[in-house]
Amino acid sequence: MKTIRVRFAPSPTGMLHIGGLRTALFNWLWARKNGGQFILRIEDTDRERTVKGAVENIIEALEWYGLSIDEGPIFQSERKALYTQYVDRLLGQGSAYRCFCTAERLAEVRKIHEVNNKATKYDGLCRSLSEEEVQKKVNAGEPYVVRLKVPHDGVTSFDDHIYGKVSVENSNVDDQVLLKSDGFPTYHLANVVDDHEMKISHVIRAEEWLPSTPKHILLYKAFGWDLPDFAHIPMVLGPDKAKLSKRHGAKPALEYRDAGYLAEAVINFIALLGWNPKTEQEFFSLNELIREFDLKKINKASAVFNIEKLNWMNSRYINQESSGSAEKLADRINTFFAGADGSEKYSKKEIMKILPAAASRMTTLADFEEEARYITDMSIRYDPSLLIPKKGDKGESMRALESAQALLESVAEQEFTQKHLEGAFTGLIAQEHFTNNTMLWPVRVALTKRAQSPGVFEYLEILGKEESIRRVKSALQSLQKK
RNA sequence: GCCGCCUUCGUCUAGUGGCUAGGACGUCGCCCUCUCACGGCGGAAACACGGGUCCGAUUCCCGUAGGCGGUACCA
Repeated sequence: MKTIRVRFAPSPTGMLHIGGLRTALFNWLWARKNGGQFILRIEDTDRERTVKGAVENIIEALEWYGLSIDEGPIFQSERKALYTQYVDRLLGQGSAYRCFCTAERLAEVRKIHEVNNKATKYDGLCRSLSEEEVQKKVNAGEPYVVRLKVPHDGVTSFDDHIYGKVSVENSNVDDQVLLKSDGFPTYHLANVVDDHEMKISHVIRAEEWLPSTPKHILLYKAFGWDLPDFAHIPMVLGPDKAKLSKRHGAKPALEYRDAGYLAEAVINFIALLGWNPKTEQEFFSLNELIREFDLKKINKASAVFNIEKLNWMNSRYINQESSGSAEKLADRINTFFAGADGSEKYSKKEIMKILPAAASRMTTLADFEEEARYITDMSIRYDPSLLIPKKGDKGESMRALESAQALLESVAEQEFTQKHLEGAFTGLIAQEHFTNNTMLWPVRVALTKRAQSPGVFEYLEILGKEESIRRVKSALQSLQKK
């Protein structure tokens, strides 16, 4: 069996976004599953579109999401000599030709074809240039590109791992430009040459490449090379059902990190976009994904990226971690809020204290801020009428707060725990003829300063005796004034 | 325009020549309850359309429509 070697080959034209990340993920999974190599290749043959910092962003993103790179990054822009060498070979054997047509003429040809309801491909004018004519133009310094000489008849077909047999008539395949007039190769040439040179076994890329695969196959044939396996994966669409792209507001993959999503959750979620294990399992660790992943289980239809489900999944991951390994979650929150200079916004100790009450209410790590606010920020103001439950009245709430204050004052510091306080309050409610509602509501609001919050007993323990009493007292005062 | 690919609840999807077409998110209702969240239970919600083939098609074939992608000296 041949060695599995796959590559993720983005062009550095911007930040890596979710669609690209998923392509990388599927490649990476296939490599890991088969004990192969995952190679990063940067397709930077278009010097104008290359964006500074894009490569760094791509690498940082792959790293953060846990997709380790075995080889690379390899930059196509540094391999120019290799491509020209291969172009010369094609030229020499008559599989390609020089084309001197200007951009203006090309546009004209395209327009004419379009109005005649014909495919808008190059008309092949320069294909019939004699050697002397070519030589003369070259000597005269006329700029030219090199095009692939695509056969006029026949059919090119291939067997895609996901889409099955795909066939295109050669008459519909354009004489693709292989080498641009600036001497740089186009994607098509560089891609084929590199995949061959780098011994890529599986070309796993987005479905948008399906239509140009015949061109690539014709190139492989012209070189006399063996074909790699092709697996085109369905596209990830935005909510508008259009290809995910910067234009359509596709967020860079790392923005999910910055918004407080967990790498595992995002990976889990995007893995399920176009792939599924054929079971009803929906939570997968990276290792489980490696085990279950199979090119055969990828479907053909494109998938819409639905943030709602990601949100749900992320909150589930947070919840799960808070009960399983809270320390780890606390570390994450700690780093998430840490300043660029490493300064701490919330200490781990502080986080651990708040977390039990907060976790189930958080969708992203960023939500911790809101949970912590009501504990750390002493200056929060609220409407005292909030202290009165819907069906209650002012007098009853004041009586409740007074009783609660007395109770809290009587509880020893070391007994100020959720469990003990719950018992104590239950007794108090029965004894003083309160109900859970008339007692617990005002106390909870006194402590948390908001209508919606975690439970009273959780909060009491978090705040501690002194602060709890202080808040109950101040709530009483504000009710009195009202 | 031309070429290619695709089509099961709003979204991600399972599935079979004969099923009450399954799960998940979201949504709605109920329960839990000091409120919110979590959790539990339940509901509404889909086989694009038209022809075939077949005893029988959501499933197979052909069309149509729709969607998406490609159609660059971008990738």
